[in-house]
Amino acid sequence: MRHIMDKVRVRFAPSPTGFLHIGGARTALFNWLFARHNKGEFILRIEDTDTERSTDEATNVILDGMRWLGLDWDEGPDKGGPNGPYFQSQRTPIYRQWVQKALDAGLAYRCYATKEELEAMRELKMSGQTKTAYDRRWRDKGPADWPADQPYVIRFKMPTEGICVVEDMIQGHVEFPNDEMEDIIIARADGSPIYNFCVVVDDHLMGISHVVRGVDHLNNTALQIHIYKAFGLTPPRFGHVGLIHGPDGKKYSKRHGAVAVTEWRDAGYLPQVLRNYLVRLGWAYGDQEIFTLEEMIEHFTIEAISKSASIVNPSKMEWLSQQYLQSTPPAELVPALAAELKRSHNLDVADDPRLPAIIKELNTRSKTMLDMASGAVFFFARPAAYDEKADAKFLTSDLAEPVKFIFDGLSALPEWKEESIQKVFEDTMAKFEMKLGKIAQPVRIAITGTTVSPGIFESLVILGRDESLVRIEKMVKHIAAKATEK
RNA sequence: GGCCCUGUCGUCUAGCGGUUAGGACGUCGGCCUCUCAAGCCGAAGAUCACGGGUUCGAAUCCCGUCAGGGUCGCCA
Repeated sequence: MRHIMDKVRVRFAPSPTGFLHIGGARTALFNWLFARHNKGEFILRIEDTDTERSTDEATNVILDGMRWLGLDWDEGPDKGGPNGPYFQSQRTPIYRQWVQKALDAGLAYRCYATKEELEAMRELKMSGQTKTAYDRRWRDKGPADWPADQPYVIRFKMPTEGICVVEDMIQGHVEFPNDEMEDIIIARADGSPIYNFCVVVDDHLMGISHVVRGVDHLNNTALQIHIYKAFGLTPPRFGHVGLIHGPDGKKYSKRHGAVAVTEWRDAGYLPQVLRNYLVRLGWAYGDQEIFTLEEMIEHFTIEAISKSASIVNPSKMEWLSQQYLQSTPPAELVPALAAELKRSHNLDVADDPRLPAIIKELNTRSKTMLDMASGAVFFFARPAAYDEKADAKFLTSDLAEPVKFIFDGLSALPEWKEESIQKVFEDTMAKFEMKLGKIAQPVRIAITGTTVSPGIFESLVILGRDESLVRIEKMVKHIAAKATEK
């Protein structure tokens, strides 16, 4: 029997306590892909019930990161929707209502245990003497037992025997013994609700059909399933994705490299690159490495996500990035290059018509937009100085005449074209019996200041006649000065 | 410590009872070459964590061991 409730509705529910982590981004991507693949809906919900740690700034960073990656949400912040609000901090009345509901139905109870008592019980559990960290001492107490004017929290009554089975879409069949289940706190002493409870209420109210999240939540699942059942609700389907680790096998963190998606962006990676890298981390479609967005959506399935943790491999990321730079039509890369030139070199060249040609020369020589920008700088700015090592190694005094000869030949050129420029070099090679390598290097240093650049003819063409000649003339003088010094 | 998860080349992975265990990144070698790249060709690299089973046959199924990870908050 099919009805509207069969619709796939998934969510990404970050807590705004920091940046958008690479693991979170992947979880968001998986959810988004799952929604798009199934023509379902993707909801973004901000889990900011921890008012101490949540900030608006972090929320904005997360939202920006999502937008940058192209993960648009059907309901959520900014956009709104029929199941809002989408900030948990704005849903407190709803949670309070449900807490009351639980209390009234006898599913939850007041607990007056003190911090010290809790601490002692927790130690008992850690030392293996008890199965739960709270001994349920207030579970069967009533109003007559409640101390006056004492703070209390609300705990949820969990089952004490039997097992809880989770048929996980990724992890498979998982069983949890119920006698290990904690009577978790669902509302703090100040009445504010807590995560495990809010999630259930929200996922239910928002009609979430599938919950895809990191395995670090697997243990919570049993607890949440019980809350659903206690309220007589049907839990969604769950899928727990393996975590992302650093090279040392520990949960991926700052010391392993770039964690925040903004760091990857600032390192010059295109959003489609990060998206492609992330989708292949823990997921595969045969041997395919590169996917268009459409292909990802078409082929993505939760079942194909691997259970194990995966480690980020920066060099593969670089390779992927270069693949994208190479295969993207140069014209499409113009805005990104211009932006990067502005950002990292303070160059305002967005309107320069040579940009596509420059990109064409640089796209096989760049791993990131950052690389491409630094490779492009010499087209817009004269080298401040010649690289010292290059100067010593290549700018030898025997080059004085050949370089002058090239300068004269280029100056006399009627047309500034690749073929005619090449002809000048060939004439020079013949006249002085030198190989192109010997003769090209000083010219390269003249126009770039370094020994690395795109092909010398292409570079000269793009640089333009006047600027090229100015730079080469300077080199003529530089080498001549060296010759007289001797 | 309890509970839970994971375990195929260094890394990402394909594989789903019968394969010379495939691909990708990286590494190494060669070709090309005006520098740097790119590209092309080739190589090394996995006793499928280990030990038992089941089976004619196991990376694939079962059990155990070990190793790694996650989780045990009035955080999410």
